Amino acid sequence: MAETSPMPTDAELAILRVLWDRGPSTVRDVHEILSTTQGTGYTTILKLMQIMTEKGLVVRDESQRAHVYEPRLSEQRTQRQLLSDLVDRAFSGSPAKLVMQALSGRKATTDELNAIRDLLDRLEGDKR
Amino acid sequence: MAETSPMPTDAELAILRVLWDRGPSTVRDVHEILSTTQGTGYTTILKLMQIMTEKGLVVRDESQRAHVYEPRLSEQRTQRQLLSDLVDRAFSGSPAKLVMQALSGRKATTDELNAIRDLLDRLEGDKR
DNA sequence: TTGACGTTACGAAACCTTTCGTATAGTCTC
DNA sequence: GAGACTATACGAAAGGTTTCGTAACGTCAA
Repeated sequence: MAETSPMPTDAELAILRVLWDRGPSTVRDVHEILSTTQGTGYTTILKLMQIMTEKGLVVRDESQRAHVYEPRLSEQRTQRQLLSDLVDRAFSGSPAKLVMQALSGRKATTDELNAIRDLLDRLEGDKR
Repeated sequence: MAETSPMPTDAELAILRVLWDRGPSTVRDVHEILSTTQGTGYTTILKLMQIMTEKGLVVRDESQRAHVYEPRLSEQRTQRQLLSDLVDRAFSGSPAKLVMQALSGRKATTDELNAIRDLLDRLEGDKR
């Protein structure tokens, strides 16, 4: 049974993004990257990553002196979870409504629109 | 200058959904609807709606004894705000990525897929 | 006018997230 | 070993959300 993790908070998501980008990393690694954009201190990141370990959002390898962390769920899976949550909370459970809003809200390039169209074709193909 | 409201929290969003559905409502109205699905007490809803008034999420008409509340921003506009926020936090700022995930994540009906395709056509039309 | 009732107002508690200071411990070099 | 350096661990504070008990107030009926 694949257990489902709690929804990551904002700060946690920022850390997860680094882990997804870089692969397994130490607190130092993550802090170095995040400190360029945010002013958060080292121990703050550490504490967050400890909490994330408790929550099961990340998995920790303690075999080295500097523990190595990696995300427990893939970026895709987490994104879907977040979307599913938002769909329920703000779009009356209708993913289509969300998609329409997202498309009309911000500009996408022609390439992106085409990619979406391809995906639509594939989805419809499955249905037939 | 159109002022932008702070992001509604979960409990606030639940209240907003009722207001969007029903139109201007009293605390009693909202509470009656929400209490069927959630176990929240009357004064809890009241307090939240007072806070929402302070934040500018809703507008209050005090001319009646039972104040009448209505959302300050449209459902659409709020949804876009939430989406925009999620795109930044979890999709590296790419709405297209979000749309792709949303589409592959949950099933949509053929009708919905067609509606999305129409929208794509319209968007592309604007571009040309 | 008084009492009952429905309403808003206020304040505080419980909880969670985010932050960081300080303590503790492992490792490497001299 | 001693000392410097780099880690993790722990605890607590600040801030925000959510909850509700209780007080205060208006209104209507008798």
